[in-house]
Amino acid sequence: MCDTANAADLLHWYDAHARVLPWRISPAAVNVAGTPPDPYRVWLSEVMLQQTTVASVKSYFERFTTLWPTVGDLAAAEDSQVMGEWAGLGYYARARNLLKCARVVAGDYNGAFPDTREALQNLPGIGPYTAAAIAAIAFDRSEVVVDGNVERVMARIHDIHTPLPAAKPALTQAAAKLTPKKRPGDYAQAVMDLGATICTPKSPACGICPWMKACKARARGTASELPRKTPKSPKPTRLGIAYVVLRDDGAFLLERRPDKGLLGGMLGWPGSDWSEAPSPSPPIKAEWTLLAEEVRHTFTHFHLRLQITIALVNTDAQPLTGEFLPKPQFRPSELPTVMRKVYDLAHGALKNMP
DNA sequence: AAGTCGGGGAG
DNA sequence: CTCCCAGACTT
Repeated sequence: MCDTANAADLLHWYDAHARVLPWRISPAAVNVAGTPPDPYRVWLSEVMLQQTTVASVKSYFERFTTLWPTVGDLAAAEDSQVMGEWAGLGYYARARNLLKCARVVAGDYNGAFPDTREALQNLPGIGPYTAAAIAAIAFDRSEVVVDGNVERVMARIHDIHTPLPAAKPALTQAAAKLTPKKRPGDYAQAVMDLGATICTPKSPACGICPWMKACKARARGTASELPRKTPKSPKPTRLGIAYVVLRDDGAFLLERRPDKGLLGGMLGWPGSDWSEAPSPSPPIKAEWTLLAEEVRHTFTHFHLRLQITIALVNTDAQPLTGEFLPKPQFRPSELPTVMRKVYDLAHGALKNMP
């Protein structure tokens, strides 16, 4: 190991310790060393992994690639099915952009992803990180891949105390100096793996780090403090009401949320606007029962406390908003998590009604 | 540059 | 409880 950080030392560590992840190589090429990864699978995994842990992504990736083995299959899918399969993974704009991107690639690129960082970054949902990652991993291009892990590793190696996001240019420059011409994809994944398993946010395992001797923060004892970040403002608590209506034929009253904004494009229960004080406005004429227990859920920038009211109606009832989804077409797993929490509470109460 | 946008696991 | 995560997009 050298006194200055270099790609060779890290790749040596990676070759011995790399976690085997489902998207590192296509199934048909398992055990065939050197086979380049399928760009579709690299793209899909990278989008799913945006701000999301490997553990959370795994089952979604398997499900998506089983349902839609190629980008053409995904492009031809129904929007509602894709949104339903994405439910629970969060950041639903990713799913909408996933479909947009698949349809551009299938339509404008004849089903073949472009192979340069610049062209990739012009596709929906592909930003600086994802474009560089796909170019490096799927197309063997020496692009500078910078995610949260890389930022942390670079900040520590160079003991950079400038808080993010102001430090981003310096961290990117540091990452660029280390990016190799050979095996750029493996190198990118190696730095991220290092950040995920050794150079962790809290109590990093510096003693077994392949870049230990080169790390300035370790020498100065500042590793666990880096990278610094500008403090975030506290989350306010918002209030709301949700209406769960069960028709006597088993259908639930649901509504598709608008594409833009919170939980955009997802199914949900009718209810008050959470940005305002919760004024009751039931979506249908019925006798309502207010549940004693409320749903609590935390989003990125606010806490939510949701009152639940439930009602049973007959098939003559006409909703003011939303549509009744027939029993066989309703799967709670297609709801975003806060809406599924509402269902879980309401379902238990509805079972005890007449 | 700052705000919006999910959800789960670690500490 | 807070912080983080293989960030992108909008304003």
